[in-house]
Amino acid sequence: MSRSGAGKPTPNIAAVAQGEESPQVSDATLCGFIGYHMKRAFNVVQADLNQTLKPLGLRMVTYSALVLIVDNPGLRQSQLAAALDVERANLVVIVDELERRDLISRDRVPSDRRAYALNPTPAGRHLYERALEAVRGHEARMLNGMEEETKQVVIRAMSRIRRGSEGGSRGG
Amino acid sequence: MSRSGAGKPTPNIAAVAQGEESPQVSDATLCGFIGYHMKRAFNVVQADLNQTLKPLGLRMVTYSALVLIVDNPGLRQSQLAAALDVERANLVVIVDELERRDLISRDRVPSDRRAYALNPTPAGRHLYERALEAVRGHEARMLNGMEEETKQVVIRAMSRIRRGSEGGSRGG
DNA sequence: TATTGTTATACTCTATAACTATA
DNA sequence: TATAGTTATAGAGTATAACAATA
Repeated sequence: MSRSGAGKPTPNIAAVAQGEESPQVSDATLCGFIGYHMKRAFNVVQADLNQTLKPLGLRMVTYSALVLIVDNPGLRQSQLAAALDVERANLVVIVDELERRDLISRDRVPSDRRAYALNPTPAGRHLYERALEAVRGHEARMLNGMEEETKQVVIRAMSRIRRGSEGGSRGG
Repeated sequence: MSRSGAGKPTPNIAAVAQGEESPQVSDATLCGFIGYHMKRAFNVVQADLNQTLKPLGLRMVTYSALVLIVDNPGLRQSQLAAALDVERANLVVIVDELERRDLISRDRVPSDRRAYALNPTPAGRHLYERALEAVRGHEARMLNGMEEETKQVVIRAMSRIRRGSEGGSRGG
């Protein structure tokens, strides 16, 4: 109740002093939470990454899948699903997409005829290289000369938050 | 081509040595990117936050909206949409949800009869307090005794990444 | 003519259940 | 019976176009 108790219906300080847009809203409370900053920052990163990958015909998840398949040739879909933290059911269309573009192949595993081994094609390996280069540029843009030590602190903090959800008292 | 070139179809080292699950997949390349760590960590934070808010009948976005309305009583929907970075169209159902639960009220603005001023009800203010307490607990769980200095470094880094998208050479 | 709130719609992402073929 | 891959589907989240009321 601190908004000048006169009778005149003050039309909101924020609404008055706007020259172009209207971001005169205080998010001070939310700024007290690290999760809020993580979300806002990640939104920016995600948007830029998707723009970066669009010319290559990749999305964030198809890019991640391609990288993991090149780095772990022969892995099975269920392993990839676990690594990407997506449901097996949802991984199917992702792998479909990569296979349709001849970036990877689904190869029957002789020892377990239920499973498919995922392997990159030469085209897949080539796109992998191009995508990595593009994403390196994206990261450089996002970090914009951030000190290496700061980066490492952030990575350690993120890893710690992620690991915290895995139970276990074994320190890393 | 480093997988023991014998004829025997080696069934993938990862697939062999699994005791319980199958996370024997290397994500070393992706780990070189800070964005990857941000995503993985934020997934954990988001999941835990939603679990934290569920008993209060709130989702991340309705919680954020409630906080901004309590902290900025009288703000208009378009301002809230801008602050939350969601489309006005999508904000409608969010505000509907809060209004239906009598946590906020939509009050006609006399000076601009197109707009609604959003104000918290006493119930809204009460839930705000309960939600903040719950989220403080959530953050403490996520950060698990992280040093204050580390937290500040992370927040500054996140802010910098977010701000980087706003153009401008004025350093902060 | 532009803006606020609104409706309708579509597209992506994600989560779940159930099916098939193998084990 | 359990598992790998698949299908279908439903629920969120998000983005766009168009409309009525008002400026």
